[in-house]
Amino acid sequence: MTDGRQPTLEEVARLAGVGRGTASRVVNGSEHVSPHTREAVEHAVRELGYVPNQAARSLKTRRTDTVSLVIAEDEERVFAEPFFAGLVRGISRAVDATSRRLVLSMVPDESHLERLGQFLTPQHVDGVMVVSLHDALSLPQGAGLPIVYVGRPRDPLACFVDVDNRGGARRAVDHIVERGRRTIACITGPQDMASGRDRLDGYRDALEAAGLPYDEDLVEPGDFSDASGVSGAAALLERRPDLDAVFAANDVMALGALRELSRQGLDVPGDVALVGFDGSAAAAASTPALTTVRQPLGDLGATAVDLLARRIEHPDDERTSVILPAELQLGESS
Amino acid sequence: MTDGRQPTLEEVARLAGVGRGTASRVVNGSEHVSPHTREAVEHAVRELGYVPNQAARSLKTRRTDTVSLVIAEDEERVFAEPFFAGLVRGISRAVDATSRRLVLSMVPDESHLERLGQFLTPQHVDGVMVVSLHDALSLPQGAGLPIVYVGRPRDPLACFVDVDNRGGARRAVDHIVERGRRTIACITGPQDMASGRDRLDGYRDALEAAGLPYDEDLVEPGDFSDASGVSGAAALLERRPDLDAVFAANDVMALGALRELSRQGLDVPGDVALVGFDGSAAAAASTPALTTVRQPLGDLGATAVDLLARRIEHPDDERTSVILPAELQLGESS
DNA sequence: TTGTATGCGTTATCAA
DNA sequence: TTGATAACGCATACAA
Repeated sequence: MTDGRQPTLEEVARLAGVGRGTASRVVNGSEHVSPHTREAVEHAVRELGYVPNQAARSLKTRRTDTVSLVIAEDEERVFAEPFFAGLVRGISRAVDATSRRLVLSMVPDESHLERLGQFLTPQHVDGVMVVSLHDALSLPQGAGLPIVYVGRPRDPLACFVDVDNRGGARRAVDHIVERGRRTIACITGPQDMASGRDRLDGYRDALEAAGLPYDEDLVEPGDFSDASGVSGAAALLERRPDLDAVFAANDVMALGALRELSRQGLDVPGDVALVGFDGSAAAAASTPALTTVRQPLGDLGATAVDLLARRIEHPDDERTSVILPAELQLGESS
Repeated sequence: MTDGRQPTLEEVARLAGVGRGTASRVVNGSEHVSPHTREAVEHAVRELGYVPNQAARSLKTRRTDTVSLVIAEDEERVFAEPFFAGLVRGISRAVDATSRRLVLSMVPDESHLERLGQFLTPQHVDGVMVVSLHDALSLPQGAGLPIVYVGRPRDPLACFVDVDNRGGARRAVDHIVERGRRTIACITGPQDMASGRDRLDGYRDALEAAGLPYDEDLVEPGDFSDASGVSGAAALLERRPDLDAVFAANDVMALGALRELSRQGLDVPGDVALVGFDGSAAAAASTPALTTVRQPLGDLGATAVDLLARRIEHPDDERTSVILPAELQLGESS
């Protein structure tokens, strides 16, 4: 059947009895071709099992039909945390729906940066999506490559898509206030992440709107880990045994806090109302009781891909960023 | 600094005062070039920030310097199960250490097969690693593309790397026998996976070697899920309340069985010895008490990459497959 | 609507 | 050891 080598457009054209150019036009879906010759070429394509040579195409068009997803994180975390899993899934699906390919790069540390810099050039990819949650790591300038950040980046002018962390946190705490709570504690996320900062800001917004004072004794720094949820809850109870609600900046910490609260004999949400942030982690741990702020990870991915496609096709348009709403998802006993 | 377009080899050559050919030789590390001109070219490369154009290179050399990892599984599972996470990590690291790039494709169902078939051609990749644990899904023939399976494939002639499931299971049950147990039950894996079948075979091997009878009442079919571990343990205890050991074909089921055994008031390993298979899942659940057969996921990935590299560079060599040993990892109370 | 010719950036062949 | 030159397979401007 196949004689070893891949068929070329030349051979397709010859079999169809047309010129190379015409065959190319058919393959690329050009309008200016008669139905009859189109049919002939399409037949030849099927006959030979022709697949366009991407290298040759790229060389000519200066497009690669490839986009890159760079995650500034260790593979371990990427696979362990539901946030990344959901995000990669959403982006993967969205790219699949286009004619482009996706290549995924994880950058655990600086040592991988040089290789990546070589790859992040217009010769290799048409655009880049960057997930860099921590402030620390900065990617090599993509040499004029269209770039979309997932999660709010340091550069305020950059194009990005993010979840409304601040608004989501605000709504979470609003909800607690509506339930009549007045002594509302917070276990924060790491302050070197925008998501950590924004969620704390949302907490403050809600307090201010409710006319409640911001009390430092009610705020305990966390780092999104289970352990910091446990110790955070313990520290808060130590300082303020009178607290009647806790807002944890993510679900992992919320679940940790939940265990500690229970251990101390407190009923949730009877004695202490508890709200987390994420959705996916709560689902993974199947704790339907937890009220949480749900991040639309699928939309996040789809929007990132869409934004990037726009910037690739119209590089000179003004850069619009998108902030997706984060909905409150009530637990069973709320 | 950069004037928009990427520098070409032509420009490097001009700046270095040599011909294109010579510049190419330097970039590709050819021997036949004087130290002096090499220095000059290398300087020019740095000066201009030259990066070889992969498309042009591929077009000429008919190599892509890219290998593909195809996982015949849903993204959800790939990210959820520690087995895949560990495997992808191992392969990713191993490929990183080479000059090749890795592109990852997940194939949840047949509908993605056509796109994949277009991609799995010599024009796009130099070779393919396939993880297809279930017997069902079959990939399009890679058209003479070097291919290495991770996990034993149906085709006995194919090149593959696998963990010694049979031997590992054998050692697990040997261990139980050595501890003096005689009524050893088994919760199997799905029988449409080689790993499920092989581990059951290993169980039988050990029984036979110990002169113990194979008793169908002591064998309960499972599907690697937590639920089947729970129900499997329940069913076994119902039929054979006298059992004194359980070998579960993976850790997820072992943990499920552990819960059920405890629920029924049985002490593990006092009343019932319990051994699982996997390692990574046990670590994730942090149940150090569980004895388990550990799969060397890092080695598995590294070996797959190595095997594939060999087949790419020497396509005519005989195809060697590798079976990696699976070590028994004793729990704390064994 | 169609065929022909050119060049994308690179490596490999051949002379020098 | 080096420089010139010819493909690699394709898209496209131009001619017909």
